[in-house]
Amino acid sequence: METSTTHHIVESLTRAIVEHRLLPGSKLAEQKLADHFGVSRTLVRQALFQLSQNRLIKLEPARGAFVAAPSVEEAQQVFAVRRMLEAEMTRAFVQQVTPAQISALRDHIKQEREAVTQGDITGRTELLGDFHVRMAELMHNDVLAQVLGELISRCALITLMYQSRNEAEHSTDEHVAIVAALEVQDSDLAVQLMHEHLLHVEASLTFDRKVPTHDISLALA
Amino acid sequence: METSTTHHIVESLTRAIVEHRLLPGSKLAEQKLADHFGVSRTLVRQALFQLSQNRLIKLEPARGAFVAAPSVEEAQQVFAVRRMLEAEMTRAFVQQVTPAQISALRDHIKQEREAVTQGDITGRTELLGDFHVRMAELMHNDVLAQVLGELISRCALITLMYQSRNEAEHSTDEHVAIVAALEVQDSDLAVQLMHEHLLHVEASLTFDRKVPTHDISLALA
DNA sequence: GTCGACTGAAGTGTATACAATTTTGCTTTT
DNA sequence: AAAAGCAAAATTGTATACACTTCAGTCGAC
Repeated sequence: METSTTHHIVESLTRAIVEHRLLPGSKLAEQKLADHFGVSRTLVRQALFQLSQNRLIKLEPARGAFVAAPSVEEAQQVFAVRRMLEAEMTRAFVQQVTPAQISALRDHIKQEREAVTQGDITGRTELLGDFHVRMAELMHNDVLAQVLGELISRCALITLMYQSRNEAEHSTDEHVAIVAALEVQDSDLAVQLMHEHLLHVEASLTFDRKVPTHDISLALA
Repeated sequence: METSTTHHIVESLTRAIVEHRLLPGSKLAEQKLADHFGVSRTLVRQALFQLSQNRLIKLEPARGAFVAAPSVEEAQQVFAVRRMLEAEMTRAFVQQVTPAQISALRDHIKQEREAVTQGDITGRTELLGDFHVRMAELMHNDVLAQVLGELISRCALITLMYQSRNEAEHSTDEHVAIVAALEVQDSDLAVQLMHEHLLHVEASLTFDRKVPTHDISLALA
């Protein structure tokens, strides 16, 4: 099972959704997608089911697939979970930190900065999230990395929608501060910085909330 | 999309796997399952894909579906994540605890005791896990409840395989102690008890292997 | 006797056909 | 003119057909 063709469809649709070429609420008709990708509905349905597991689309019985419109409440719950999980992750990280890990994180931050300065919005959002996944990976806990990855991608839509360039730069600065605290093994400080960092990210999302006007956007598209 | 027939197949297979009527490594042939449930391979494939997302089975390209055999390392990683997450969940719980929540948890513990005394192995394992999910639900954080539920079901196979009645009783006792600490809003104590509880559960899992069965009809009958 | 290639059976991967449901637009009624 | 009802079209849900891969057993070479 599990072919590379379906994976390609999933990737393609994911990009389209995350880059807002497909707006929340848009209908994803199976036959149209099948025609577009040159495959049968079978593979499209597999891909749609996978996307629904990733919360990028919502499947309504007998009605079809629609691009998800994650609520602000859901995003807040996701951030509450992330604060719980990542505070403790940070504490555990300090327990077993190595110079190699620190430099790996610094390398990652360098990439973040490049994406921010180049105005690569999708890339920077992905990298800003990956910093946290990278920490989990460096701890050699694949399960943690995966859970965290799911949480982050779960609100990727909202994050992308509402994160400005200033906020992205701010996030990178906070990553730098966290790594510095990790390096000197000040676990209390690192945990506190991580906690505040996540609060900042969340705050930046909820404040400039936009009203969902996708019906109009759809009509114009 | 998403019919109730598929859901039924998923439920049925989940029970069979979790109750070890289907042992890790067993092959799940699509046509045999389709015959057994009286449906086409289409629905069976949907169900298998869903089960693979739940990590209960593993899909190997062009080879088929096999009951998952979670590794010891994976189980340990899952427990490491649970300790991180649930320690902080417990702390947050104390912040907003109400008498109604306490009595809801005590109701749940009563059910646990019944399952343990009645020797309902599957029921007790499910209830012991649900205690933790129940806490998340009572905090009105659906995301937390779902993430926790996934983590718990992820190692349900291992937990079920190796948890004795004594250990089940011990777990219930620890749940009682945790609720008591929650009630008096002693967050440090509650967090510590939760942390130790999870360490105990993990420690009680003795990791050995059994031989798989290959008779699907028998296992599902 | 063992190893390897071949052949048929079995099983998975994809496409298509058909059934059931929803949507749409027109007609009819008030 | 607005609302309700109905029928056709479009779309989803399920089954089946067919292609391709893997597996099992046999036969032949060494």
